[in-house]
Amino acid sequence: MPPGYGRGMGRGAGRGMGQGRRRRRIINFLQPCLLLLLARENSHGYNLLTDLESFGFDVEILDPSLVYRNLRDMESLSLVQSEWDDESQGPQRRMYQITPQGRQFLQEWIHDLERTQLDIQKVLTTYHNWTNSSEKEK
Amino acid sequence: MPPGYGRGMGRGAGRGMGQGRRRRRIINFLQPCLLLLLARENSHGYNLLTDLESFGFDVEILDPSLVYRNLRDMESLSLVQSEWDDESQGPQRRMYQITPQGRQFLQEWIHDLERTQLDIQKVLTTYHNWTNSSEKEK
DNA sequence: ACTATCTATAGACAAATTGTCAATAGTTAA
DNA sequence: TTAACTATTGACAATTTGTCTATAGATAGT
Repeated sequence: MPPGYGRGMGRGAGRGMGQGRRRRRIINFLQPCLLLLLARENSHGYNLLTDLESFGFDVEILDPSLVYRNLRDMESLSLVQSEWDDESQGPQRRMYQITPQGRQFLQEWIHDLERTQLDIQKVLTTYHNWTNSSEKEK
Repeated sequence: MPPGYGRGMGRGAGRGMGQGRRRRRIINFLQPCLLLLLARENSHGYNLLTDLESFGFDVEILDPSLVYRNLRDMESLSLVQSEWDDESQGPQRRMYQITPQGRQFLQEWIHDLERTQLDIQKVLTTYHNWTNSSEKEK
């Protein structure tokens, strides 16, 4: 997974990189991933946190508060619903459930991702055309 | 291109969407695209602005100040260099040129994009597996 | 001469997103 | 009772974006 840079590159950061700060992921992924996981089965934050590993998140690094925050934010958008789960031992869990709107939104997000893939593809092939192979000069 | 939402979806925005604001692009694309264009040939902001169309940007909507700002930011990171071009008529142009560091950075960015594509692919296939086809219940 | 339009760049500020840290709490095992 | 794991929340700083405004030379039209 991309995050975690700070390589060679003049330290004269303008915008876009306070010194020492990790470069952020190039793509906003958290919410669609959470929604996708919830589309499959109800779950709670702590559990989702670990499930995110399957989408390439480094759970060691990902701050749990990001997951919880995104869940709450999605709830305020009515993409998910939650309630306290009393039937479990340990500290109380807030169980999340995707809503119909959430499913619909997920679908739109999937379309976005498909479009995004095409856009990325365009850049990648352009790069390889201009860099590689035969011609060096126009 | 994705931006421009504001569809059906409870207006109770939590975080992530002030009412009325356009949803932003799901992916940060501007800088790599600019760098890629400059990897091919020197150019100036106004020209780059229109060239971005080939990567799917809607030039009608894209605010020029974003392009100029990103160029300046990349310059402060030494990814590009610039100087005023006197040999052109009309208002002065700042001609940009990619630096060796810029080329190296672009290469890393390309790797990022390739990884990102894989990540997106993972989500997309997961989505289609869980949604489509045969099994509905686990 | 005046005005609109196109080329060109820059600055400021508000809004949104992300990163980081600390606080709180129940449970279990040493 | 202390450490470690499960679980969630809140606050705040840093960063990134979006938007609007200002400035200015050149050109074409009236």
